[in-house]
Order: sequence, then C-alpha cells, then structure tokens
Amino acid sequence: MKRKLAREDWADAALEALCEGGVAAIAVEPLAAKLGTTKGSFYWHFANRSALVEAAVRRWAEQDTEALITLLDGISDPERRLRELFTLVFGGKDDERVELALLAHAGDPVIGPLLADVTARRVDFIVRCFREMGRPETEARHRGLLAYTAFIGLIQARRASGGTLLPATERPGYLEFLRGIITG
Amino acid sequence: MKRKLAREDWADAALEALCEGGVAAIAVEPLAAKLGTTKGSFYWHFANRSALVEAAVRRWAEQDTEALITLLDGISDPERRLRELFTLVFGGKDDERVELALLAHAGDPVIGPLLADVTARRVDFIVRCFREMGRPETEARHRGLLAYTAFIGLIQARRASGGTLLPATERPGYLEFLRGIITG
DNA sequence: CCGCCTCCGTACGGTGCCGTATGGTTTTCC
DNA sequence: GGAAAACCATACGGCACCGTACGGAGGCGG
Repeated sequence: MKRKLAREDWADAALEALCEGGVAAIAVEPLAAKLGTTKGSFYWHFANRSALVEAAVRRWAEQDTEALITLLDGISDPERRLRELFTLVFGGKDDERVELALLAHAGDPVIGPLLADVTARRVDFIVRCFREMGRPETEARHRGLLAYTAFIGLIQARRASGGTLLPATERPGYLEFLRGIITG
Repeated sequence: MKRKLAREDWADAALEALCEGGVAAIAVEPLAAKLGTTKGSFYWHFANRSALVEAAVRRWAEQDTEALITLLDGISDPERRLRELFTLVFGGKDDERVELALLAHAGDPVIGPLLADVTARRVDFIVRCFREMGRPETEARHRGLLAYTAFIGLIQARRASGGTLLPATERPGYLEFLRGIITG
C-alpha cells in the first residue's frame, strides 16, 4: 500500500496542526513525524516552511470561502441568500478554529495578504446582498460590515472567555436577535 | 545615573514587544538586549518567561480595563456612561494592538485565564449599562454582547484586511450607525 | 537489464531561545 | 568601613526547529 505523499497531504496536515496549536505548530519536523515520514519528503515537495503555510492557507481559502460563495451565489433572492449564510456559518461545524488561528497572525508576511483577500471577498459578498435588497449604498456597507464584524467578534470573544460567554442554550436567542437587528 | 531595572520595566518592555511582534516576541534574550542588560538581570526578577508574560498581561489588564471601568463608574447616568465608553474606546489612542495580540493567544495557558477575566468584566460592564437603562434582562445581555463583539470584530477585521476595510473618512459615519443600531 | 527520474531516509551544521551556575559589582545598613 | 543583601555579567548546556547534502530505494522507458 504505502501511498506516496503529495503536496496536498502536507497542506492538510498543516491545517490540522494549525487548528491544534496555531501557526507556530506548522513545523516541518513535527508534521513529518505525525505523517510517519521525514523531512526528506517535505523538502522535496516544498521549498521551505513558508511555502507550506501558504499552501495551507490557500487550501483553506478555497474550501471555506470560495466554495461557500459560489454555492450561495446560486440563490437569486438576496434575502434568502443572506439567511442561508447565517445558518450555515453559525450552525455549522465549528471550523472557526482555522479562522481564529489565521486571524491571530494577520501580521505574518505570508498569511497577511491572503487573509486580506479573503476578508475583502467576504465583506463584499455580504454587502452585495444588502445592496440587492435595495438598501442605499452606505447603509448596505454599514450593515454588511456589522454583520461580518459581529460574527468575527463573537467567535473571538467566545474563545477569549473560555466558552462561558454565550452558553449553548442562549445561542439561538441571540442569533435571532442578531438577525433582526442587522437586517433592520 | 543608570537606574536599576525593576519588575515593571521588564513588564513594560514585554508589552511593547507584544505590540510589535506578538506573544512570541516576549523573549528574554531579545528583551534584555533592548533594555541594554542581560539575562542575569531578568532571572533575578522573574522565575521564568511565563512569569513575565503573566506580569505583562496583569499590567495591561490593570491599566486598560480596570482603570477605565472605575473611571466610567463615576458617571451615574448609564446612557452617558456608555456613550463615553464608545468615544473613549474608538476615538482614543489605538492601543488595540495589545488587545489583538492577546486575543490571538487565548489558548495560551497563562494568557487564557487572565483574558477570560478581562472579557467577562468588560461584557458585564456594558450589560450593566443597558440594564440600568431599563432594558429587560435578556435584551440587555444581547445588546451588551453585540456591542462588545462588534468592537472586537471591527478591530480584528480592520487588521485582517490590512486597514482597507474602513478608511478613516468612513469611520465616524459607521460609528454613528453602530451607536444607533446598538442602543436601539 | 540498465540508467534515469521520482521520492524519501539519514545525517549534519546552524540558529535562536530557555534556564542554570557562578562570580562580580553595587547598595544598604549597622 | 565592612559584612550582608540586592542586583547584574558571563559562560555554559540543552532543546527545538530550519535548511542542506547526499545517498539510497523503487518504478518506468529503452
């Protein structure tokens, strides 16, 4: 058996490690150990460590935002589209961990630019929804920004509080409140 | 001259480094160099590196939230109190950098608990304002949470976008929008 | 069957940091 | 002014990781 390792295997392992221990956990030697191989393999597929984190981030961006956006763009009614985004993003699997880990290293020279792209694309997407719902331009921008920052802030604050901030039972209530207040 | 160094000098230098390069930048040897001294000094004042980051975080918590809270608690009218908080926190010096650096390492065993305390105290403070304004309990909690997360999310997203997200000219407008929508 | 290209193992040197050991220097206080 | 205590410099060992060098194994076309 013993499938050979490919670039993607390393990238996936890097994302996994990223969830566990942050960007610092994307380290060649530990990853090699976890994959049951050695550095020799790694440095054949990648030039260096930076290339790996770049590949990992790109993979995440592809799967977790581009795919989602193209999926949601299939919904023509902007209100339904937005509603769908809400439920997907809050109710879904909590892969917020990659999110948080990357946000944490926005200053990193390789993560920074990629993250900036993703952030811009996401906010644009939300703003577009409000625009298509007929809101005037600046209001659409404001509401879009609020929606996104409320999301980012929530996952961030929940983590910062150790999870005590919004217990599971109060979550649906708050989300309803949020939806109401944001969509006006 | 040549003042001797005290614990506080190290803690301040640590906070400074924290702003520049994140928690990883709180490293003994580089800090010693920047302070013009050596590790010998450090390990006399502190048991190890963890003790330093703890001291730094405590100092920050003291200056940047406890002091602010006791200051604002001098204002009896909750609405004015909240308004004051808004302007202080958004318009003021952008020491959000410490904020962001710490948020980034909420998982750290020494930072985590301290950060959880600070987060809880802040949200409680805001929620209390809404409560004293006569809002029913759950609504007060919701609005308080939204206010805090919108703040955290905004500084986070601005950083993540490289600063392009909310240009300075649009800032006042958005803040007005925010204030309006949050206080209902 | 042979040489080649892909892929990986091993071994090495280098770096940046942590923490300890130990002795020297300054301050304090009697 | 001299001992004790506070404070700091230097030197060392250790660890975790990066990146390179190089030498194989295995498949594949000729």
